Amino acid sequence: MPMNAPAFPLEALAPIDQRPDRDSFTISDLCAEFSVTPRALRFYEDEGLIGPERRGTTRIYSHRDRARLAWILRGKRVGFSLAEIREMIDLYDVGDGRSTQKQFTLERCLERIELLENQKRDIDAHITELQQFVDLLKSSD
Amino acid sequence: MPMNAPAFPLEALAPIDQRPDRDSFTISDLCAEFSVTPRALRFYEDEGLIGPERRGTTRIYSHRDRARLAWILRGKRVGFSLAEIREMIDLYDVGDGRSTQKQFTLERCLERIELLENQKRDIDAHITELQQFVDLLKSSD
DNA sequence: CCTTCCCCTTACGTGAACGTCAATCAAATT
DNA sequence: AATTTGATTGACGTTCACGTAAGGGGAAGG
Repeated sequence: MPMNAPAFPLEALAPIDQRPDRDSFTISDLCAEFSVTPRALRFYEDEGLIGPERRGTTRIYSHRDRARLAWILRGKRVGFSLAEIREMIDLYDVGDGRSTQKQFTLERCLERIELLENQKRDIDAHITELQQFVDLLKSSD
Repeated sequence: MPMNAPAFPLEALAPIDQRPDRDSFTISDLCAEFSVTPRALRFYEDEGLIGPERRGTTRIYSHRDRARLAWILRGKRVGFSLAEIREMIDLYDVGDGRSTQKQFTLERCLERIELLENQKRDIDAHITELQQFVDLLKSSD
């Protein structure tokens, strides 16, 4: 479980609003910013999704940890389980040069993309149906 | 819980591939078609999401039930809980003319639509990031 | 010094969404 | 007539994603 120095750091891919004003965050910082509980963050850590440093026993979250968290939460919002999210994160961390590994990673990524595009279609269908119903409600006045 | 004769029947809104060849379905028909277990369908019934007729004790699913099931499963795929899905289904069933009710329903629908569009944005972001990663993998050969 | 925060860990509890027997029944097949 | 097939209803088990005490450490303020 290579939690340190990912080959393709997430913040390079997920340039969510940078915050150069600070360069580390406490657990309650991130909890406030992303509206999650400390319990949740510690749970994600237990599950191997984040690995913040420690000053003594206290967790210190870097910008990369913050970007990783953003990724995790968005993954959740689009319906992935934590296990699936970890799997996807791990994909980013395998850039070790082994080309068979790379091939495997690539295929999994393409699978994911297709899955997400199916979801988009589902969502679009859902939206248009709701929209039609809304129109029907409005027209029946 | 008005399970019968919805004001705005779902099959009018969800014209999933019609099947005029049959006009009722058994539980295992639908299980096979939608890849769910009987247990799941009975659970949905316990939760008030579907209400098929009975021939004796055996469940008989109509086209409307089938369309309703398709709606439920798609709702699940886009991340809604069964409780939320039931809530949405109930919205379709309140076309009783009370205009305050209608107003409420309309607002909830618009909320749902916005929520779904946010999800679409999340998915798009997810896709572009994965795509960038894929490109990066491909280019590093 | 004592209290107030904020952090930590360990551990058990919980709600959602089913899975998994177990026992039963009715219709269809051999 | 006996068996197989597919349906039913409980009732209990399970996994996921945390919630909720319960107990404790360390630093800052009155």
